[in-house]
Amino acid sequence: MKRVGIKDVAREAGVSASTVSYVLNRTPTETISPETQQRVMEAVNRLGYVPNLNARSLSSRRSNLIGVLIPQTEPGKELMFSNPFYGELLSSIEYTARQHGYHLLLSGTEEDQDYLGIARTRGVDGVIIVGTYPGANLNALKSLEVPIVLVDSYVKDEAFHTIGIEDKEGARMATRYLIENGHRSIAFVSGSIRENGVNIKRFQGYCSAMQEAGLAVEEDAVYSGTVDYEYGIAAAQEFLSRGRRQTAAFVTADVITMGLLRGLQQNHVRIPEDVSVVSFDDVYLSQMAYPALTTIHQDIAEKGKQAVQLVLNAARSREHHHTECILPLRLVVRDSVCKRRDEG
Amino acid sequence: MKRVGIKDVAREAGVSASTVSYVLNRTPTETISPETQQRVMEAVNRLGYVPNLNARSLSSRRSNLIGVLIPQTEPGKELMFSNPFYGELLSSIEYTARQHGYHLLLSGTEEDQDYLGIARTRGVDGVIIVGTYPGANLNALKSLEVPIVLVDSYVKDEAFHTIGIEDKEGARMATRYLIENGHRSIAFVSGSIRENGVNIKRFQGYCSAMQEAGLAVEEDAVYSGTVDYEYGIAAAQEFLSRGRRQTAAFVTADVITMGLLRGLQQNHVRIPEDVSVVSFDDVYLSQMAYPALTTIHQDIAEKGKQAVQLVLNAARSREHHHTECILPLRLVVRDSVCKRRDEG
DNA sequence: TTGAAAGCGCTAACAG
DNA sequence: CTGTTAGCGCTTTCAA
Repeated sequence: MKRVGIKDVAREAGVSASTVSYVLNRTPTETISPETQQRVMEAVNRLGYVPNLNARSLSSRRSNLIGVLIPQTEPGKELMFSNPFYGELLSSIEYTARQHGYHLLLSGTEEDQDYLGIARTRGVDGVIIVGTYPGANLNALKSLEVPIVLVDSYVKDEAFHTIGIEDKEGARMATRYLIENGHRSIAFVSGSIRENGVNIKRFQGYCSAMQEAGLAVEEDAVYSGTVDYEYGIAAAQEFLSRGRRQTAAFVTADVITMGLLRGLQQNHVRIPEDVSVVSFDDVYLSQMAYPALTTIHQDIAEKGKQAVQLVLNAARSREHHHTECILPLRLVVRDSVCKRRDEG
Repeated sequence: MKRVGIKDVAREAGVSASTVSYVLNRTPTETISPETQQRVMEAVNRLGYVPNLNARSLSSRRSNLIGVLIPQTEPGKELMFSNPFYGELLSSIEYTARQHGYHLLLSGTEEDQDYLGIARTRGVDGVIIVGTYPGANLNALKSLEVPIVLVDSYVKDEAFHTIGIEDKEGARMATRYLIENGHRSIAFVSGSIRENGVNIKRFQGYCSAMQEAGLAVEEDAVYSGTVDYEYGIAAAQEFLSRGRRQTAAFVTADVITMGLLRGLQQNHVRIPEDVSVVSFDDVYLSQMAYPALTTIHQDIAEKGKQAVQLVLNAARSREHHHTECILPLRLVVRDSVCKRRDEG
C-alpha cells in the first residue's frame, strides 16, 4: 500500500501537482478557481492524503516545528523536570503550538552540550528556551536565523525575544508581606543565583523590600542551592544549625518550599507559628502543601502561550522586532504566614 | 551565508557526495578507505557541516524522530500534565532517546482528535503512547507501519508493544498491607475505570485482596473520578457524606491522594489515626505529602527508558516481534498508615 | 487560472 | 573502494 502523494491527488482531481500544492497552501492569494479548489479538496479527502512535511520543509525551508529546549539544571541528573513548573509550562506550549498547526521538538541538553546541531539539523522555525542556558551556546544559536524566545532569562540581547515576569517586584511583594506581618528578620532561600537568572532579580527585590523597611540584609539569612525538594530539606537543616535566627522566609520556588517545610516540621518547627513562609510560583503543589502556601502566583499557562505566540509572530514578520513580554504577578494568601507575636 | 551541504563537504574533501554520505552513515559496512574517511571527517569539521535531516528522511524514509503522545485525559483541559507522573516519565523518555540519537516529537491530542496525521506527516520512526487512547484511533495508527509502544495500557493486540507494571499485584499488595494493619473496611479510590486501563486492574487487585481475607467489597466503598488533585478533594467530601464508613483507603494515584488528604484534614479527619491510606506511583510528591505517603513504588524512569528501547529495537529488526514488558512494584512504607486500634 | 520544469539536500542502487 | 545516476515528495518560478 503505497503512500498517497500529491501526484495521486492531482491525477484524481484531474489537475497538476502544482495546482494541488497551490490550493493546499493558498499561495498566490486565491488564484485558483473555486471549482478547482472543490475538486482538489474532494480528491484529498477521498484519498486521505496527508502531506509529507519533510518534503515540504526541504523545498520550502519552513518546518512548522518549534524547538523547545529545557536545559538540564542539575548536571548529571537525567531528569529535566525536578520542578513541576516545567510540566505545566510545557503543557501550555504544546497546546498553543498545536492550535496553530505547529509541532514541538522537545529536547533537554547535557551539561554544555549544544543545541545548535539539533535545531539546525531539523530546521526548526523557532526556538523556545526555558531558563538558563550558557551564554556561549546561546550566541551560537543566532546563526540559525530563526526567532528565539527566552523564557525567564535576563539575557539582554536584541537578537532574542524574552518572556518573563516581574521577578524583582514579586520578590518585593513577598518580602513586604512578611514585613507587614511583623517580621523583621527574614531569610532568603533560593536556587543558584546566576547571572541573568531570575533568582538574582528576586534577591534584589528581597533586598529592596528590606531596605525600604529599614531592615538590614544579614549575610547569614541568605540560603542558595538548587531548585529542588532536597535542597529545601538541606536549607532547613542549615537554618537550624545556624541557630534559627529568622522568624520568616521568602523562598523563590514552591518545590524548595516543600522541602523546607518538611525539614523544619521534622524538627518540630511549626509553620507558620514558628516560621512564616512566602513562596514563589504557585504551581499546583502549593495548595497541596501543609500548610497551604502563601505564594507569589504567576500565570504559567499564559507564559507558555505567549512564548509560542512570540515565536510565531516573529516567524511571520520579515524584519526583526525585538520583543519583551513581562507578565504580572500577584500574592496569593493561604496558610503559611502568620503575624509575628509581639515579644518583650 | 549559505548553508553548507554535503556537496560542499565533498568538494572540500575531494570526493563525491555519495562518498561523504557513506562515511557519514557507515552504510555498506565500512567499505570506505580509512584515509578517505579521515579526509571527509576533517572537511566536515572544518566546514561545520550539519546534515539536513529533512532531506535525509525524504530519501531514506527514516526520520530519527520518535513521536510521543500524551492523550489529554480530561477533555477541554489544556494541560496534559495534571499529574507529575507524566513529567517524570517524559524526562526519562527524552533522555534515553537523545542518548540514541533520536529526537522527540511531543504531542497531546484533543478529545478524539487523531494523531495519525501528525505521525504520518512527520514520518516518525516509532510512537510511544502514554495511557489510554481511544481504540479506534489506535487501530488507525497501525497503518503507519512503525513500531508503537503503549505505556500503561492493557490493549491486547499483537500489533502493539506494551510496557507496564504489575497493576493488579500492586493493588493487592497495597490492600493487603492495609488488611494486615487491622483494617477490614477499605475504600478504593481511583480515576476513571476504563476498559484496558490500569485502574480496572488495580480494582481487581483490590478485590482479590479483600476476598482472600474474607472481606466483602462494598459498593459504597468504591470511588471513581478523574486523576487529579481536585477529585481527591471531592472524594473526601463524598466519603464524609456517605458516612465515613471505612477506616482505610487504597488510592490509585498519588495526586488523588494529595487531594484526599487535604479534603479529609480540612474536615478534621486525621491521617493516619482516623483513616489510613496507601497510595500508588510514588512520584516525588509522595514524600512531600503530610504525612508522607505509604505508597506502591514504580520505577518511572525505567518505564520511560524501556519504552524508548522497545521502539528502537523494534525499528531495527525486520520482522515484528510483539513484546510485553512488565516492571515490578514494591511497597514503600512511610507515614500514612497505622494499625487500626482494636474496638469493642 | 493553471501547468511544466527545476530543484531543496540527501540516499541508494548500480556501475566501474 | 568510489563515483554516477536517479529519485524521495513537495514548492515555486516562469510560461502559457
